[in-house]
Amino acid sequence: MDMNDSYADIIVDISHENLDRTFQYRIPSELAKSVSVGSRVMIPFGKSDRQVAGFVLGISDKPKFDPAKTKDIISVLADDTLVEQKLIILADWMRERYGSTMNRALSTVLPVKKNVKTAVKRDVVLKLPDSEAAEKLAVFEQKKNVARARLVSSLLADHAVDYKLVTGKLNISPSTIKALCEQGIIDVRERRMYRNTVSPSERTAPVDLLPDQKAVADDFINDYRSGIRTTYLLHGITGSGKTEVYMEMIDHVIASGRSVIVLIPEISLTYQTVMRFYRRFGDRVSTLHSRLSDGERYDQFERAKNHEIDIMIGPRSALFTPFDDLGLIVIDEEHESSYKSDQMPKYHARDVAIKLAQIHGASVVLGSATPSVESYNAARSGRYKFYSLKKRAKEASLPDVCTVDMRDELASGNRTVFSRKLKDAISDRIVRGQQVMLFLNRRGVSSFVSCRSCGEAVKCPHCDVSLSQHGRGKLVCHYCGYEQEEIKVCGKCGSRLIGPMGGIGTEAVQQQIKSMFPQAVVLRMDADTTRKKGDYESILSAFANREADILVGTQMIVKGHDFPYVTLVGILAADMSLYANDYRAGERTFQLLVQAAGRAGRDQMKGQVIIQTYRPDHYAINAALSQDYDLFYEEEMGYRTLLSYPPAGHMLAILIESRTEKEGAEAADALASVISDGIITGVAVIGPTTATIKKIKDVFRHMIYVKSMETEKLIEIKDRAEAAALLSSDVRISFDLDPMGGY
DNA sequence: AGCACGCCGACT
DNA sequence: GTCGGCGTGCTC
Repeated sequence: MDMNDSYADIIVDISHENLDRTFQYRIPSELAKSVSVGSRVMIPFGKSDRQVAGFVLGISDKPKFDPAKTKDIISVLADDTLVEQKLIILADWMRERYGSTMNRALSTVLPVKKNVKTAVKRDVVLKLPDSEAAEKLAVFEQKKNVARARLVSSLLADHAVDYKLVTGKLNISPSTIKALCEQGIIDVRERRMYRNTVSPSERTAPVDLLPDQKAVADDFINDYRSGIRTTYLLHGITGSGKTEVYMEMIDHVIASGRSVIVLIPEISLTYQTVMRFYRRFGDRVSTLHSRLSDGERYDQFERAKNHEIDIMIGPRSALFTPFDDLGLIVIDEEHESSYKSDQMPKYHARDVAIKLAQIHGASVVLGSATPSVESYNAARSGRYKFYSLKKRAKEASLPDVCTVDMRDELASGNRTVFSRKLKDAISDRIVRGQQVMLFLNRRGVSSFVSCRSCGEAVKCPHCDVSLSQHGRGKLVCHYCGYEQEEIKVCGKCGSRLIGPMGGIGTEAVQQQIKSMFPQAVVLRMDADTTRKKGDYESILSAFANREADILVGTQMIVKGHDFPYVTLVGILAADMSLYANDYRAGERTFQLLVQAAGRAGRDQMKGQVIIQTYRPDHYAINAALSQDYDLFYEEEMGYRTLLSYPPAGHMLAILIESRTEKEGAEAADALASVISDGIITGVAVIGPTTATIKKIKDVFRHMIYVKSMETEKLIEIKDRAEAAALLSSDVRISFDLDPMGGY
């Protein structure tokens, strides 16, 4: 307790709301040298001084707590803290910006921590045969041991129950579990899973860049060499060879002795993409993907930490690769919505990458054929440096794009989903032995089933959405996976006039194509046909090998492979995504159409794109027709400016979830008044309202939207809401800054 | 998360 | 009375 004592603010490595704060510990003088921000340490915790791991988040020489009660740090676990320190700074920034607990932010950023504890899934299982367990149950019931009886009876019904479920939903305290364990009635078991990574192959020399590709790479390299670190936006049309440019930049950065992270959307993280990098950079490259087990992921991170690799390729989570000398972060297809996390903290990889680069003194290169409005705006305003590639690399010309007004088709008696023009074009390609891609943004057979007498649609019992009809009349909920058999009679009015309505899905398109062109081989790719692991790859490679003439699919067919024999792309209902009620609907539609069009005629043969729509005059469709990004941007930015949507202004979406509708509504009201109370100027609160989808998986959803020109003010609002939260244990709130989709 | 403490019902 | 299970609160 002398004046020279120093103290560490430590967050305990136990993921629990009540423990989401720092505890102050004394640093014993013999550890003074090895304890720093980012250190992992062992500390005595709780009344029994059990030893737990913790992270040092801060160091000071002033006690904030009664020094007499302050305990000492026991030991330092690892002293490789340089990387962790940077990542902790990043986690703290994420917590502040996106709103989440520090524990959660830390575990998204430091997966090491996840490995230590939460990686293992625990199950509670019955150790005795059913008959004996039933006897025990009878004894407990007779003795009125309600908790024990509750646990044993649910174990008799369901042999293995998740540990979290036992302590949560069944409300069994750990002491009860422990007691039953000691009596040999139950057991706590741990689960695990494993999987493999790709192995490297022989290397190839870099290809020569085309003049405009080279100009971009050279300019970047020049900047880098003269110490300029900034964010770049590379706008390159499909087929302009962006990847070659990235590789040239990467080559220079790793030659200068620093590391590189390359982010790509999970969906385009195919074997082919990864192999291109392996062939160029050999075994100095590693990849991450969602199928990797925690152990394997940890190994890849260890390799990065030990400087065994220079380049990490992966989806948004690859951002947290523990390189301590990052020089460059590349984000390919930067407009992709998969860069936004849908879990707390709901961070955007683009923003986090820029922050991380700032911490490291690194640069960021964003690349896309259809940049996000945000990034393009930043480039226009000079915050990002702008590059553009306007030519296709392989001498391929741009496809012919046209629209077909489906209202005219209807007027002239064509009730199918195929316009006459598209139908003719398809049969032409089949005759010539060329391939066709048909794109429709809807799974299933029809969108929903409704009653023609009373108008009632058949809904999911767990979610506030209509069920979609799939093959043989089966009704499926696309939110929770609920399935039920076909309905013959309306549940509300009893009418038999009930049937499919409102357009068709991919499955129905496939059937109709088959009956229209019996000689054609038709493949379908959507969430239903890509359930298993290799499905996605095998469908795409079958199509690439010309084993089929036509590929019907949802937006997942738009990315990934090159199909040199595809000369026709048909977009069946271009405007469907325009009806989504969020402010990005126009942007998404434009991006989708341009990306889809980019699939046509990637080699020598001229491509054709037919866009079917009911709104040929809509600016997003018009701009896609002329493949004119600037035209789209001007219109879109005008609309966003008018309504102060991002990037013209900023927006915070607050989601309030509760199992009971009333509690959720009350919490939302209370929260709205807390936020509006003594309102900060320049902030507009909208709501509360029920979310567009009022209920998902039996959880009710309410929304509050807050708009402001300044992000800082929204963060202030978020802090207030956080402080006021936890009105009822059943109510959960989450924040989303500048949301990507609707709620 | 996991431990101790204190309350409350059941039984010698 | 006391014994033991169960929920609650706290952890530097």
